Amino acid sequence: MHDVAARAGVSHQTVSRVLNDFAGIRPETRERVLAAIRELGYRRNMAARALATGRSEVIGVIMPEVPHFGPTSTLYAIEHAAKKAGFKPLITTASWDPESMGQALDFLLGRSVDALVVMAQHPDVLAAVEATTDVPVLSVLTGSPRGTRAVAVDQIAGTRLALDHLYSLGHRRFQHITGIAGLTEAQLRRDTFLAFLDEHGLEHLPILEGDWSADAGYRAGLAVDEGVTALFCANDPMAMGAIHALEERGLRVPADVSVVGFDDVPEAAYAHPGLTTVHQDFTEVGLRAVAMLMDAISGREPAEVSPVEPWLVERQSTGPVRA
Amino acid sequence: MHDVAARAGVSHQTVSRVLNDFAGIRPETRERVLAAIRELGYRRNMAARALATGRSEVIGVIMPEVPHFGPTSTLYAIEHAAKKAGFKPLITTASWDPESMGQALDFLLGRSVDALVVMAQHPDVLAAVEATTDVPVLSVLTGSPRGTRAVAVDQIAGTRLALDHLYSLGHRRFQHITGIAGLTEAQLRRDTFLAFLDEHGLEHLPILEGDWSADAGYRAGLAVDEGVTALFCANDPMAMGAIHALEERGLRVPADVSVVGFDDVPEAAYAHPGLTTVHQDFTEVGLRAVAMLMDAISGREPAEVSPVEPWLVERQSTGPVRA
DNA sequence: ACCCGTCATGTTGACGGTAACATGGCGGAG
DNA sequence: CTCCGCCATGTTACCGTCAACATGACGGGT
Repeated sequence: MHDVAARAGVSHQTVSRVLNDFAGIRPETRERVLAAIRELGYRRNMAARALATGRSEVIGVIMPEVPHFGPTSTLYAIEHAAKKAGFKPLITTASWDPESMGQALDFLLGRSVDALVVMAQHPDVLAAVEATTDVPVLSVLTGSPRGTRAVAVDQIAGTRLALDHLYSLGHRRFQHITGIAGLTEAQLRRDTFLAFLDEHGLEHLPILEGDWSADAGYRAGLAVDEGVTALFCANDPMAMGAIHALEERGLRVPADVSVVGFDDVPEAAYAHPGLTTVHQDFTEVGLRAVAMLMDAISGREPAEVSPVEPWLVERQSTGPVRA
Repeated sequence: MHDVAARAGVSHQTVSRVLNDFAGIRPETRERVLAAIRELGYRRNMAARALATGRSEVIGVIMPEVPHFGPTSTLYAIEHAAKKAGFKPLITTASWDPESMGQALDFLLGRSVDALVVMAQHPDVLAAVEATTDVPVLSVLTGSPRGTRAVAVDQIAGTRLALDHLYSLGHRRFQHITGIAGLTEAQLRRDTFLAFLDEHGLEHLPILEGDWSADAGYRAGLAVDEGVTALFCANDPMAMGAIHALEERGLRVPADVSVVGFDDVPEAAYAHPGLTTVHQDFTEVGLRAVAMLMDAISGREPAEVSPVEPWLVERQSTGPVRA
């Protein structure tokens, strides 16, 4: 910056002012400075800037350690939305145990990130994070805002869309393949499933424990009970795995068993049969998340949070229960 | 840090030495400093550290703008490998036009990243990037090392695995659905496909242009020529879309048409029929990429590059050509 | 007893910006 | 004509850390 100033015949402070779009710079001076910057290929050092201002234009993102569709899509959505605001994500992964989370936090906060996005797959983490720092913290993918700053797709509504759809097709024997036990979204889908059964006085068959993977879905599909006609899977890959297993067992989808997934991954439309699923709009999640963070960073009170509404996509994997 | 020093009754420099694991600190002093750090919840400011040292322990990653399986998997692999070395990825997306790439570079280099990973989907970008900076630059997902620092799965070998497999099953009428035109990997798969046809004296049917998406695969599947028995798709989602389309047209897979994908996404095993595909080991790509960067950052001459070898996963979507 | 090297630690000055305050020139009002 | 105030720009200090050099205590060789 010193060199630029010398070349333009001004002080380094004037260069700084030009760079920061300060008012009250003579156009001619600004031109000279800009020319010098161009000629020298100067790029301002954000470390110094961050040191002086305490802001970094970086958003820390704590992701789960496994690249599933939801977190990944959300990350991309956040990246795109943040980019427009001049921010970039600094990514780190962490599981939800305190040590891993602590390391992630140390790293990100040490870099003076301006805000934090936590893909809070576990209910406890958010409070822990908020206690550690005073930068704005936003939780994403929790399934329910719960008072704190959060953006999420409404998991309860999504689950009910799936189950109501199956119920209205006449199904009465339901089974559920869960996501990873303990993760917020998996828990919400499971709880809602159980509540739904009770509300309609339906029989509780064993819960099939999954882990989001197509492999787990396949194994669970092999274990689906006789007589089940409606299978609600906590995500699409597990649904695909389960359908594969059911067909290996000679059960046809949807003639014998109707299957619903969750997420609406791009391949769902071309699964065989086309997968009925609950669409989650992660792009919208990313947009709202960044909007809230920008508000928080600039000290504005963030607008009211409302969960992102999912919708049901009906395809060929569900049909009326056999007469 | 000043406060820590005061509390421990030492100078700030001693604190710095403890933090940086300097030799020649009396154990008792070190203990006192560490205690003070703990009590004050002190965290060292990386902006200042970066300013003073010129290093940031951050690796800049330039990703393509669309979250496809390959780049995403590689990102996760890099994140995990880099974490072990104490580095984290700073992500930005860019298309391959010079302006977008320039902005991404300005951002990352301004943050004094210690190294750069470019998911160089286009052959020109790497040279452009390298000309801009003197931090180590590594290109990933190019398909071919081409002399510069690069880590990639061998696309030519992978494509040949797929085509040899089909050929050995007796297929002689091939068609290909491409990835996004111009991207390195798509181009390499396409070029290799065309070369393969020529080597075996096979007829050139129209190339079906895709864009990696299952949707494009579906549309291309509708356009597959009559009499084609072997369809090579540039990735798995397109293969799934294409199979869906073929079956809608009354063509059975693999009885009428054998289909091979590329990537081996987790769902491929549970597609219907199970998708024969070329497995790419992105974890290995990430590991090698980080290993090379760590070498380059610490000034060691990086070890010899060798492309990561893909392998063929045979499932049910391919079979012998009908008699 | 003296000198000198070594070890543990302290002191000072960058690193590259920004913020707050200081300065000088210029135009308009009295 | 003089004074004041504002506008454009310059000066100085500081952000938190590391690197280089400075210091002082201690101990061993002569």
